[in-house]
Amino acid sequence: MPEAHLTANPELPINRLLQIAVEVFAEHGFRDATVRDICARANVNVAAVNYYFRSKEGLYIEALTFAFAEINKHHSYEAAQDSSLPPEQRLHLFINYFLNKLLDDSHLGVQGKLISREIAEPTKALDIIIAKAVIPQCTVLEDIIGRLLGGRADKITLQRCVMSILGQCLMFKHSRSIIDRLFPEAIADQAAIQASAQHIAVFSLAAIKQLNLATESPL
Amino acid sequence: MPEAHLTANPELPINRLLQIAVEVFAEHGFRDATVRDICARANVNVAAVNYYFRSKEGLYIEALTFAFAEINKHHSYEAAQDSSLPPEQRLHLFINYFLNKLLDDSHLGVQGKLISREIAEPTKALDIIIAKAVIPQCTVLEDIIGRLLGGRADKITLQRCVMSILGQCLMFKHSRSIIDRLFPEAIADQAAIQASAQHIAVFSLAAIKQLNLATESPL
DNA sequence: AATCATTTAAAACAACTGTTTGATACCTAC
DNA sequence: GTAGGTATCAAACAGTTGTTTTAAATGATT
Repeated sequence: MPEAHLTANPELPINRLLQIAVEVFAEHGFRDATVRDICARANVNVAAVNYYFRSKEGLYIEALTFAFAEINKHHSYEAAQDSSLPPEQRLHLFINYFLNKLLDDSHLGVQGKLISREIAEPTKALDIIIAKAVIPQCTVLEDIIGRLLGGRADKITLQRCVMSILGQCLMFKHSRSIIDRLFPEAIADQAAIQASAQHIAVFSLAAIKQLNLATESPL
Repeated sequence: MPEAHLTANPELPINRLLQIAVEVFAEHGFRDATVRDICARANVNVAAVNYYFRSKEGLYIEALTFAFAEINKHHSYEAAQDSSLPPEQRLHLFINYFLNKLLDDSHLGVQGKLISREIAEPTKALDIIIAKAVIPQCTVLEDIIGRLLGGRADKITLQRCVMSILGQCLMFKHSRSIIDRLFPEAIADQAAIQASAQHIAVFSLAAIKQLNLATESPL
């Protein structure tokens, strides 16, 4: 398995394979995707998969990490990490970033789809994802909420709020099929997505503020 | 495909097949599940699947609707529909019902897993699910939120709140693999699940009340 | 008891899967 | 130019899949 030029010429068979593999695995899942299909679309001989990646699973893992590299190129939550900003604004920034990333079908949709597929039906590669992408984002969100609560909340409450916010966003990814059929207006265009992000932020901010009152007043 | 005795003797091969099929499809998904595996576990000849259900897909659809019948036998949201109760209490009841249904691994876990698998990766059978289970539940939740908002909210806001609440609950199902690794305490036992449901209800109620204020005061 | 449709059984079929093989083309370095 | 490693290819391999076939067993009806 030659290690060579992963970032080099994108026309090389090995790079075409990676790119197409992301698409096909995202579309069909690991099992339903066939190496013959991937190779055909990439204009590469079937043997190339085993030559370059040792096996179908090897290709899958490489495609997964490649998808991460690509997705982080285009969306970043750097602004949400700026601790000099008020936490309310940071929350808006974070939700906006996260929802847009989840729903961006244009050039990152396939990568996102591949990743959330892995979450819904984990293979051995899941731990890589959690360490590389999930934990850092959770940490940022936890920091924001912690500041909103003024450091008054215990760890478990903090985590529950993180889950509440992530859950509202992930709904748009994992239950996309239902959204498409019941609430298509919520993601009809970029403005609608913006409005949905706005709703989640307002909804969550209101809830957190209320928790804040509840924990400080009764004492 | 003989129509006979679906509800009759559970020892008949056709009923054993249905029951086992739910388990196996839930465990492996439609594609990864093999009819040979299902038949072996059900102590039935391989040909039985095609004899009774015409095809593997036929068995899948029957298993899916069978799973619904089973799951609705054990959990009901009747109490949450009682419009004589205060909507706050109804919201608690609904979330409690919904989250418990999603997380109940004991006797309904397989059915729930099969259903959420279908949502994450829809086959042609999805529309059956949406009509039979999703829409009725959304309607109830929408009614509760409508009352909480005192009929002041427009349709789209109502739907967004529905999604916010469902999202928080579904997180525990669709991102279960992540919860298991990052927030295992949140679903450690029955008491923890209860507490998680409590959090979602309080969190959402606070947010809705706040929306309520926001829409009535500025005018 | 004989006839009939229904059900179960074992075996084979045909298609598709990931993978390997062995031969051929390519291209660099001497 | 040629030797030697790298890359590509068509073809075949070995295993699994859903499905079909053919035949035997079953059980009710006449």
